[in-house]
Amino acid sequence: MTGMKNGRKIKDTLYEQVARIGKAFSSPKRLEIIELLCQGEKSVERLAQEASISVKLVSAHLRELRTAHLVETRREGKNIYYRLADKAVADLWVQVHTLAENRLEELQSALQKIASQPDDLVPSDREKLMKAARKGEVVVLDVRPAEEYLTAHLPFARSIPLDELRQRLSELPRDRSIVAYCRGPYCLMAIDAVELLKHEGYRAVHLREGVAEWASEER
Amino acid sequence: MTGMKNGRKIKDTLYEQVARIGKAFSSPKRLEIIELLCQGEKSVERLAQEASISVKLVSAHLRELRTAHLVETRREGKNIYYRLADKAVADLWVQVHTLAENRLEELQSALQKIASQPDDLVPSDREKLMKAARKGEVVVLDVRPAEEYLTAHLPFARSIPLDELRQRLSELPRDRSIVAYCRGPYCLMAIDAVELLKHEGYRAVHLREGVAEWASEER
DNA sequence: TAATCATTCTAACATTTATTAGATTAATAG
DNA sequence: CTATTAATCTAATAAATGTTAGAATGATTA
Repeated sequence: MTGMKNGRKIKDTLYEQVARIGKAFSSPKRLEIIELLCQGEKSVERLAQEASISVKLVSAHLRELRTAHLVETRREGKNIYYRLADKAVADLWVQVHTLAENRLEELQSALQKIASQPDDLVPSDREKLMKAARKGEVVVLDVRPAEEYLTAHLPFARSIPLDELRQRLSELPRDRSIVAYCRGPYCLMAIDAVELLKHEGYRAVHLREGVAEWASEER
Repeated sequence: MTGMKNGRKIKDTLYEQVARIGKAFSSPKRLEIIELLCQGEKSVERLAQEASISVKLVSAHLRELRTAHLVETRREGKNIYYRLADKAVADLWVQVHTLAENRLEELQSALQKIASQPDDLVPSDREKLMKAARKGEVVVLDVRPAEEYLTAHLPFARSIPLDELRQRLSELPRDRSIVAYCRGPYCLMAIDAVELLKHEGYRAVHLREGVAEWASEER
């Protein structure tokens, strides 16, 4: 029994606990780290490079994520590899950034600036895209680093990391559309890839969604 | 085009924007306010009473929620009524607290303490419960204040606010199970109701889920 | 028109959090 | 066994946030 009409102390502890999860999602750099971990496990140093911050600062943020039990670690030699503790963490990241995109005009306009062309595929094209990819009418191109592709990728996707794209252009067909994607809507690799491809005379469009967004819609 | 290989400035603005939503979910009291608003619109004073904090403090928290565009307001006479700006806010609240329950042992054990009886219905019983409710084999009882019931309630639910339960016991059958629910797993009203009902010789169990949890699972 | 009520706004202080630097640990390589 | 590397831990400071108090706003009531 609660013993009181409203159990203030109990409630306070309950909400405090939930707030630990919210706090983990309340810092821009932690969100960026979470998004990186959505692409697969990564060492601390790697996370620091990708997020453009010091190893010490990444480490501090990772501690926050660890104490919230959102990430787990594995040691291999000198390196410690971090990964998400639960698929639900990736789902929550997707839901948080989706809500942000729906509610915050500032975010909408910032996103429009980076990909202002009307050629972005929207989620509704999802089934159409898969159909076309299955038939080989379009090439779905994953431009993330190879390990991330190996961890998980979209159905029918082919991997050419952005770094290697210029040298490997010949692998791509000129007569079909190329749909490039990367880590998600806040990753700019696919945008750069499309720019390069178009400049070289390919037909290319950019898919906002990454693997996490794709998976979280599979319900 | 991004003009640089990684577009640090752009990325920083994007993640900062998303973090505004995370920040809104990072304070225990704001979470409690969000949960209250999941039950329907409420005045500032009402929120202060329910969350056991001063009007000034509620007002400060509401400002945070307002600047994150998660709530909207309506003025009626002297009062200002707050409501969630989007159903997706309630869904996010459910997903955050669900993740917290799955990941944080401290939260699990705190929850077990308040409802340690093995009679809690789990989400898997959902269809079973609806079937029984449809047939009238069980009574689904909403013990929240009447306005909250009017805003939204579970299918087949009957409303008897906890305050009035003792006087209105005769409205309930003694030969059938009573399934009491309230605002959700952090609200203690249903637990108190079950305690009272059992003490008075009724067959009663407690349903952890509230309207928001119920609705968010409807996918 | 003055008084009242509900709420917000501003300013101030206390507490938390982000960030950086220096010392420490744990594993490997020489 | 020492040096090196990857990462953490501790401590310190700067920045942000929570919280409270007092003044201000906007609508209603007397």
